[in-house]
This record gives sequence, structure tokens and C-alpha cells, in this order.
Amino acid sequence: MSQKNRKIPVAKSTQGRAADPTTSTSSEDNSEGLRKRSGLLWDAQQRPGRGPKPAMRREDVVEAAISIADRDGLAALTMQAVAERLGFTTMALYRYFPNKEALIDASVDAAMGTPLQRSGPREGWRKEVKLWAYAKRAMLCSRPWLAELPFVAAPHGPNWLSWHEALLWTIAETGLSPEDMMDMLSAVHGYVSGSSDTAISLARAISRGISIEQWAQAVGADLCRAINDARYPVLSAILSSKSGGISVSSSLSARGGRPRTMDESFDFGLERLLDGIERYIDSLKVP
Amino acid sequence: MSQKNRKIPVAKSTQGRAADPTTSTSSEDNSEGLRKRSGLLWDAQQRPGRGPKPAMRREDVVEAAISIADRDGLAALTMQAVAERLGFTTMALYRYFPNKEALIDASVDAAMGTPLQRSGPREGWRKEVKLWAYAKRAMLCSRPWLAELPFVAAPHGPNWLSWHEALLWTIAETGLSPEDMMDMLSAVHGYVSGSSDTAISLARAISRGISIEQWAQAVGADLCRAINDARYPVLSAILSSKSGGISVSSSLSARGGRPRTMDESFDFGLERLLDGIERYIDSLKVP
DNA sequence: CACATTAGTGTATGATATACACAGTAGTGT
DNA sequence: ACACTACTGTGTATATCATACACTAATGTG
Repeated sequence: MSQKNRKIPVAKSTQGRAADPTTSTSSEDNSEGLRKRSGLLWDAQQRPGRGPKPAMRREDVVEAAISIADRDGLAALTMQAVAERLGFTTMALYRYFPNKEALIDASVDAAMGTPLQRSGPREGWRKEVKLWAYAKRAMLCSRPWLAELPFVAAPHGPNWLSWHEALLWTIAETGLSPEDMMDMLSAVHGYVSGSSDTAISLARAISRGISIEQWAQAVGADLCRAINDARYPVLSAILSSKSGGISVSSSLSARGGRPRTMDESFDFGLERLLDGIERYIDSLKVP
Repeated sequence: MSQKNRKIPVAKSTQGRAADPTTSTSSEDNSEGLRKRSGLLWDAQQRPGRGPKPAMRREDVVEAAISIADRDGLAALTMQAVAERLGFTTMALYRYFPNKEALIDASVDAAMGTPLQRSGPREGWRKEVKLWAYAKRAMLCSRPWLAELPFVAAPHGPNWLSWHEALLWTIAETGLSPEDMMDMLSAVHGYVSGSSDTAISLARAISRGISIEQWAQAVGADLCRAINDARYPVLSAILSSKSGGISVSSSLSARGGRPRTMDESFDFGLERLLDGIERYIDSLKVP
């Protein structure tokens, strides 16, 4: 309390992932932090041979972090948990990553993995895009904690780029302009990310030991409140249209007829998007 | 330190938003938590007139929480900050919300607001859907902290439903089946959420005092690493296709020709999706 | 071989969520 | 009017985190 020259607030980010605004000194500090965040994802680990050999590599730390998040979710991913798993002190981790945020950034990129290389003969862009979309969705569902992080704010590492590269590869043959290709990438990527979150939520619930039925009941319960609520006439009509119950495997809702599974709904929307893209591609060929 | 009968760990959720898996006793506990989370969002605040009058209402707490998150981001949204803003002790908040998670759930729903009521004459479903998509995107960008929360995991409150209702309203005239309408909802909602995150990231950066140029440079720097990297042939070719620089207003990338703005890219993808939906609707009319 | 540099450790600090007990308050039943 | 009781906000304590700082041991370099 009495010392006054102790605090040299360089980049103190206290806790959480976002920089603490109360301690930020200037906007330049923030942008510096922003610019340097992705450094560790790309820089090779140069070892100036001076001191003792490090007992582990960054990859070991990342691997430990990922396995913890896989098993117990993002909330369980603490510096102490990672260190304990590796058999080191918590502070030892800071020799490898400047802070937790950097560790998470690296873990996210590593956990994302690389899409399977489609090395065989092309099956046509549409099929390839679908395969990419399924693969990405499967990746997100297999590691639901990835979706708990704001993706774009995170720096883009090698694996992140490899996913984008893979999608661009699928539409490289279409003859689209670079601008159009990037926009197709955004559109498909956006659709997949945004449309997967129900499935991701289910995956997360399951990994927490919640049964499918329990999860569906919880999600459905909120929707059921709309029934007979004057504020939601259309939704209410849809929900009560035929069978009023909540179907376990349906995406969001109780629906009449045969309810579609989440995967079918995802596929349905994807087909619409691809139809639209196809129409655009065709429209470029004619004139 | 010496007392041994103090700890009665009932539902200790320690910290963070996810339930701490290390202390969960059974899956039933989890599902109970899941099921009851949205209660506060719907239950009227019944006041059993017994004790002293509460000094505030839940809405006051929520309002304070939102204004903090608006100003300083999600990380600044702490119980102490909220309490301080209201002029009460931290613990007073727990008379209104059982824990931080419940407060955040309520704040998210409130912050989402309600889409503007389209009460005038319909302009055709396509135009209406576009307006909805723009409105939702604008909402997310105006409160970037909303996107930092895993949306589906959060309980669905009245406002969340009102957004869905509004979209369903726009396509109510198309004659689609209930199943198809729900799938259209998923698709459009998914596209908008997923495709907005670059814009949201920018909005967040700006609200933290980072200039557009700094942000673009940071985001672009990662992409630039792909150039001349053998792992990313297509991406590399696109990035270096014409002008190599990063355009401030372009969505993700440097692109040849006139780079599109983020909004234009969003619009482009939305048009593709709507084209596909339109084609589907038309296909139902013919046979 | 002396020294500078680096790795892992031990300890301390401040932020945070939240449990628990207490004191005051305001309806309720007599 | 009065005692009772349920409820309100407060004060205090605790556990969990991220992380700063100082220390010791190890390892190449001059």
C-alpha cells in the first residue's frame, strides 16, 4: 500500500481474455498488444543456448491445455491445471507463454487442426465445399470449447489459415475473381460457424454428462414459452402446428411432420447457400 | 483453516460461466442447472410482501450491467462494478440474481432488444429478410460483447424469441411448411451470426480505442504470412493477385480490384443465400 | 574457469465470485 | 398495538485465479 514505485503497468491484463480497460494507458498499448498477439503462433522457437535446457516445448504445454479443455471444458483450463498435468509449477508455464491469453491462442490454433487433404481427383466444387463444411462442423462439435472463444479476435495461426486455404481450394476451379472467392469463403465459413452452434451446444452438454434428452428438454422448454404468447404469433403457430412435443433430434423446435435432425437442418441451409452460389457462378458464365 | 464442518458444497460453481466440472456431483445437478437457468428471464418478479422493500429492481441491475459492458467490454462486467455503479454492496446483487451467470443471461436478453416492428405493408419476404439481417447485424455490432458469449448455451429469453419471431414473420407469407420455416430461420440466423464476426471484432476494437487502421493492420498481418508460404498456394495467389496491401475497409483481406467493404461482403453472401432460398420457394410452387 | 543468461520454484498480491451470519425493516396474525 | 417472521442490504471471510518478483540451479561463452 505504501510503496509507490513498484507498479510499472506495462501490459497488465489482470484476468479474462479481454484487456482490462481500467488499466490500459493508451490506445497505442492496446494496438501493440493486438499486433503482437499472434507472434508465438508463427515464430520458430529460437533457443539461445545460454541457460539450462527447457524441460518441455511449447507444444507440450499446448497439448496439455487442449486435453484439459477437451475433457472438462474451457472453464477448467487454468494455468494451474495445465502445470499440474505437466508436473511443473504454475509459474513455469510463463517461461513458454507470456500469459494465459497467448497459451489459449496457441491452443485454439492447434486444436483446430488441419482439414483433411483432398488430394484425389476433384469431385466438383459443390461436393468439395460440402465436405469442407461437414469437416469444419465436425471439428467444432468435437471440441465445443473452441466455440466459446470469440474467433476473430483471436489471431489467425497456421491452422486457421489452412482451413481457409482448403475452402479456397475447393472453389479455385470455379473461375471466380479473387474478390468473389474471398466473399464465398466468408459466406460459407460464416454459415458453418453460425449454424453449428446448436449442435455445438449439444456436444458441450454431452461432454458435461448431460443426456441428450435433458438437453433437448432444457432447450425446448424456452421455446415452449412462446406457445400461446401473443408476442410470438408466428412462432406459436409453428410450434403448435402439429405435434406439440419437443423432438429430441430436431434442431431447435417441435415441428409438425417428421422433424428434421440438426444435421439435416444444417444440410438444408447449406444446400440453399450452395444453390445461390451456383446460380451466381452460372450467371458469370453466360454474358 | 482449522474448522472442518464449514464447507457444505452444494452447488459451488466457483467462477467463470461454465459449471465447474470438478465440483459437479452428478449429471442430474447439471441438468437441473440447465433447466432452471432461464427461469429468471420469464418469471414475473413476485414480491412476497413480507420483508423490507427492495431498493431496486432486476431491471436496474441489468441496466447497470449493460452499460458497463457497453462501455468497457465483457471483462469489465464484474459484480463489484455493477454494485458500485448502483451504489450498493456487491453482495446486494445476490438478492436479485442467484449468481453472475443469471445476471449475464438477463443482461444478454435485455441487451439484445427487440427488432423494430415492421408494421407497415409487407415489402415482400426477400426485402423483409434483408432488413432483419441488417438489423441483427447492427445489433451485434453495436454491442460487441454479446458475441463473446456462447449464444445457444444461454437460455432463450423473451427478446431472443422476439428476434426469431420477427424473422419468421418475414417469411410467413411464403407458404413454406413449418419445418422449412424453422430451417430458413436457422440458416439466415446462422449466416448472420457467423458472418458478422469480423465486423463485430472491428466494433470491439474501436470501442477499446483502437483505430480502424491499427485493427486492419493487426488482422491483415496474420493473413500476410500466408503470402509465399507453400502451405497456402491458393490463398497466397489471391492475396498477391493484384494490390498486395491490406485495404482498411475490406473484409478480411487484401484483394485485387476494388476491395469490397465488410458490409458489402456480408451483403454479397446474404444475396447468395436468399437466391438459394428463393429458388427453393419457387421450386415448391411449380409441381 | 568466471560469468552472464536462462529455467524452474516459492512466495506474494490483487481481482474475483460467492458463502455466511447479522442487523434492520415491514407485512401478518393476534 | 405487538410480537413474529420473512426478507433486505451489509460486513466479513474464503477459495480460486492470473501473474509479478526474487531466488537458486544449470549451462554455454569468453
